[in-house]
Amino acid sequence: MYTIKEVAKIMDVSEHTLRFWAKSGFFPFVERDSNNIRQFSDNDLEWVRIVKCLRAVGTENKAIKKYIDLCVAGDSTIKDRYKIIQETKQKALNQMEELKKQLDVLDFKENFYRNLIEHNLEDTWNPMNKRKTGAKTV
Amino acid sequence: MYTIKEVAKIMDVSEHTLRFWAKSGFFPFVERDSNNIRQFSDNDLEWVRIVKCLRAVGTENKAIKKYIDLCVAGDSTIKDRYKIIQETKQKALNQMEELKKQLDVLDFKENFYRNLIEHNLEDTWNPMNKRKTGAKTV
DNA sequence: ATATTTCTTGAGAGTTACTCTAAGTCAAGA
DNA sequence: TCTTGACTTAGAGTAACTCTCAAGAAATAT
Repeated sequence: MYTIKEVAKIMDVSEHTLRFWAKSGFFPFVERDSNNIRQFSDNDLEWVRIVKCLRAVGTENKAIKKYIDLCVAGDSTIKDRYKIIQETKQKALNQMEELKKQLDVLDFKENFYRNLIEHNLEDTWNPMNKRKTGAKTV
Repeated sequence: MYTIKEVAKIMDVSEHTLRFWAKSGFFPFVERDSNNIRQFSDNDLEWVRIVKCLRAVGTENKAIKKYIDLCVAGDSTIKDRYKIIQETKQKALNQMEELKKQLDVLDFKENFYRNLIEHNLEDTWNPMNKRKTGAKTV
């Protein structure tokens, strides 16, 4: 059994966020001790893992709650859950593609600036070489 | 020259977001026509592209504004901008790694559910096979 | 020539998902 | 006993949109 602080450290999620998620109904089986302190089991950690995963790929909390509810409902919802996981995977793959595109933009920018620095930097101090307003480089 | 609607379509960013970004000072060189309508130039589109890119990898708007201000300041800030682009690239690569990890979690889940569906689904309808409360699968 | 539709504008309210603060309970250690 | 520290809740604050609205101009329809 783990306190919320331990879970925060193990799963790398802030205590605040864990409480927020708990209040959102994402951990339906976490128990409390005699002092009302949350006691996370190893099984509960798996719930944290999957919530963290769904959040990381941009799933809305409303949708996460629906998935959690399906889990709670039991074996009859396995196919629904399977479908959600597949859709989520596809979303993650799309994000990967998008991230690659943005990395291309950044690579281009990096080369552009490196080139400027390596070949034209002395021009910077030349007052004859001022750019016209409105045409500045991003 | 493009209206905000055209830019929204070309760059795949909503008009609302473009106005929000404009108000945040991200497009310092966009001009207006006689009716106060924004006229984006091709050069302005490059500003939209880089802002979109920085946002996509999680750069805060405050930090984007700083980058924009460096651009406006001119050639003397090229080395600072180069450094920001490099840091941003590193951030994007880290996100790629994180996304890969979450994809592993999703792959595991997918296999887990597929296995259940392929081999144990008939158990679902067997009332003898109810899981104990608190041990449900996420 | 007038009516209607379509665009754009700014201001400002609403939303999501945290993130933080305040005020309080409780138990163990100096 | 006092204090420290972990925990609790409610609720305020924040970032970055996201949406609604009313007003004004221009294009199109009648």
